[in-house]
Amino acid sequence: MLHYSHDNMAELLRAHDINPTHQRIEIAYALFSRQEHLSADQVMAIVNDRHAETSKATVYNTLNLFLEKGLIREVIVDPSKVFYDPNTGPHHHLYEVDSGRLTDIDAFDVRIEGLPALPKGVETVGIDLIVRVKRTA
Amino acid sequence: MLHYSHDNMAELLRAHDINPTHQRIEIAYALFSRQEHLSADQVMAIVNDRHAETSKATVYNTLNLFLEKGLIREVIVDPSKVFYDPNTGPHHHLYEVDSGRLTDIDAFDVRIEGLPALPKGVETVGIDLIVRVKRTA
DNA sequence: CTAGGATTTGGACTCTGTCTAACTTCCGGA
DNA sequence: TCCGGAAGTTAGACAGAGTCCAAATCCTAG
Ligand SMILES: [Mn+2]
Ligand SMILES: [Mn+2]
Ligand SMILES: [Zn+2]
Ligand SMILES: [Zn+2]
Repeated sequence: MLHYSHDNMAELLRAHDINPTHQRIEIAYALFSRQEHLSADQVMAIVNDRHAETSKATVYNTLNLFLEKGLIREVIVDPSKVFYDPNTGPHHHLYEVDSGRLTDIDAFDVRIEGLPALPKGVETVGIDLIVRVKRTA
Repeated sequence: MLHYSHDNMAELLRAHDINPTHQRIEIAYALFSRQEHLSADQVMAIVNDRHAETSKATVYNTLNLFLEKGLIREVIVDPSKVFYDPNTGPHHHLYEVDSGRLTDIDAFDVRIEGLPALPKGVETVGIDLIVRVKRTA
């Protein structure tokens, strides 16, 4: 997809079995047009930039709906807030602790080997690899 | 170390440049005698089990002090609370999302290869690998 | 003993996220 | 066109984790 419009956000939502309302389209557009990791707060600010039109409850409802439907993924690196990630493909994260900047690491070349067998009765939901870095002293 | 006493907690604290007060010893003992991942809340409950003697502010102050001094490490897997880990050696984590159970994976046999070079001007603080599992349906 | 720094404390406060009950929007059938 | 209900949105109350602060307490050097 080369360019993101409100119209193809509506298509994307429908493809994920989500009824495309005005608010949902705006929120999806905020995430997908930027291709960045955003907190709920940041989504709220972006969507209400020009004039308030989406409530906090709707932002959280919508992000959780997108998660359930597999449209986005959450990234847990900061103890104080969740980041939402429009990239659901396999990839890892680089987290700069000073600034809070979070960037993707392509999973293609990364190999994780030697993990022990899982305990009985469980299955893997996901493997998160986070490289924490700080600015050199 | 085969057995944990309040006395060798005091030694351990001194070795990490921490003045061993009564509260700090109790909190260290809660973590090290169990060798488990505990939230601040759980530490609070353990330490005040018999009779209240340590405030919430002190629990948080102390855990943060232990972190700074490298006596313990924090594990960020649950968006709603931090876990504190008395094991500072290199290891990874298995997180059972249904129950919140968090267990260690020895790092010895695990190899992570193919990570891209770090951006200029940053250095690695740590690499966290979290295997998220759920009970099989 | 005593002064002063270190530590602890209750409680107010902030922040992220959830919940609820009322309100609005949308849509299909009469 | 009109109606009724389902789906979605909303303000604001609420909950829980964690921080902050000024006052009280503890500890130790002198
Ligand atoms: Mn708009
Ligand atoms: Mn005690
Ligand atoms: Zn990402
Ligand atoms: Zn651990």
